[in-house]
Amino acid sequence: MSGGDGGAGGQVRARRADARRNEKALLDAAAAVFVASGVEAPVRDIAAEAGVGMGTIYRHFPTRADLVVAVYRHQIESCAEAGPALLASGPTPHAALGRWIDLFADFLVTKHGLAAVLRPDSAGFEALHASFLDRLVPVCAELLDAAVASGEIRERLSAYELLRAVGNLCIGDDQDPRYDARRAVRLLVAGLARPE
Amino acid sequence: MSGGDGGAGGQVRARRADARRNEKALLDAAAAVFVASGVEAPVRDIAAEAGVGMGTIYRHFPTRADLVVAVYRHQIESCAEAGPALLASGPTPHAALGRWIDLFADFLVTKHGLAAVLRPDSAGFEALHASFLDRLVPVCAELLDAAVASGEIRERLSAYELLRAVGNLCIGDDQDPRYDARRAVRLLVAGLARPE
DNA sequence: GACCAAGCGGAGCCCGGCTCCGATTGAGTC
DNA sequence: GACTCAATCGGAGCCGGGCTCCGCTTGGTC
Repeated sequence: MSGGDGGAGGQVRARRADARRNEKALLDAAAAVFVASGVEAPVRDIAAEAGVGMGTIYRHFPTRADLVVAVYRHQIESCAEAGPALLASGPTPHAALGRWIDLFADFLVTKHGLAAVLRPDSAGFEALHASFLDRLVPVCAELLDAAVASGEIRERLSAYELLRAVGNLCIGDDQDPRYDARRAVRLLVAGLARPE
Repeated sequence: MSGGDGGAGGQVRARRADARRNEKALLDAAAAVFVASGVEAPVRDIAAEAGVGMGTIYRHFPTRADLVVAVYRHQIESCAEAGPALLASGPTPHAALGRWIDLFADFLVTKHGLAAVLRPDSAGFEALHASFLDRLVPVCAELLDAAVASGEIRERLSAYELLRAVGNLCIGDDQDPRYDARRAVRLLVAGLARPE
């Protein structure tokens, strides 16, 4: 209520140098560990890799999901940016949607176990879910709308549902040579096309 | 090698009455707890509900997955049996496949969290995965083959892949009102149909 | 009624996420 | 350069969940 830090000229003290250094170290360490052991790697391992304590990790990233989000933020961003570009350059909106979904699926599949953790109920990963989907749902909706407008598909799935479905399909693609998530995803997108 | 229990007249001593009673109690308790709290309910809860100790549960069912398999065995069985029946009575093989997949999806969706645990890597649930899929893959393959033979679809997905894909799509259908797994599943099956 | 292996129960181990709090240290101040 | 203190650090420890271990109990048989 009474004033507080929001007050006039309230210059927030700059973060200490070691804090900045540690955050960088943590992001690098996490990225390395995720590649080596998958996204479900224990937090302790990441702390060890970065050479910091547990407390440090949890001050910078209140939850494991926040760390994951931070590590993949710019990749999500570039995926989001690719949407409009594909729409502009693609032959048809449905083709653009297919390519964009491929991009998304590639991203999920190449990060071991990321997809499995994208569900809203996945033991504390609501934050991850929300963060990723908030950014991507509008992009997907734009592509979907364009495809509907062009008459190529009938919209039986919302953008949210489509992304969740694709996310689900990508779960466990690694660890199981008999299952190819990308093929399933392509089939799903094909099913979107107007049948008659 | 040398004879062993398979030998002539090797009568195995019958299980004690209390053991049979406890197994029954455990199955009933597990079914109840799974309905109330989902398949991921703690083993301790099931033991408590059944009024037995942890040791008892783990002697009857060496792993949580074994308990889950036992609880749902007969439902899987009847799903498997429905396959040929649908094929015989359905208008076309693809329609029969669609109905059968609906049955399977219904089964997964109504058991809270079952789908999430069907993956081969899901922390010790390989047994569940194997048990369910062993029974259902041949049935699915039969339906798929018939649909391919009739020219309705081109087989771009193996029976195993299709079942995994459907299983994945069903993950987290409860807990998220914005996501309807059945719709996604129907779309996937539609995508199976020959496009041109 | 005595015997004993099958069966039981639950304390306790391990693992993984997360918290708590005393020790440490960067960076303004004099 | 010494001082101060809040920001930061580190890791012991809590909690919950799967699973194990082993001494106690008991059904069934002679």
